[in-house]
Amino acid sequence: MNNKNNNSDALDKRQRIWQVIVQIPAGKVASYGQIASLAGLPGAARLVGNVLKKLPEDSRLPWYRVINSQGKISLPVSSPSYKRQIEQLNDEGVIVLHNRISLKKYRWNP
DNA sequence: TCCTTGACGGAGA
DNA sequence: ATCTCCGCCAAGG
Repeated sequence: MNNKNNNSDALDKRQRIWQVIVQIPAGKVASYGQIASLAGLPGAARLVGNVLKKLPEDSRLPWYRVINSQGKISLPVSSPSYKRQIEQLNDEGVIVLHNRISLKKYRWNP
């Protein structure tokens, strides 16, 4: 009973998170909290961040379409990935000015 | 097993 | 609009 430390459990959650992210259309963005909720894990926004952090460099998952609830990129400005995220978004027509993205225009509404 | 760390979020001040 | 302070949840030391 109440055996919580089941390993396959965490794997299942990771997979559900991937499954939601892969559905974000090009040219749209979603927040960490939004992804968590859609994955059936309300309140687990930080977990989404942890999962993305562990993605391999060559992953085809559109991780760059995930930003924070304030419409900003949650990556250190000094990190290589930060610049990459902006470039990828620009390629899809998402405008990023002063580290700000208009959720009004680009938020994914499934 | 306990403690700390995060690509978070939201309520206050 | 900014900044702090907590709550959340899993991972790693």
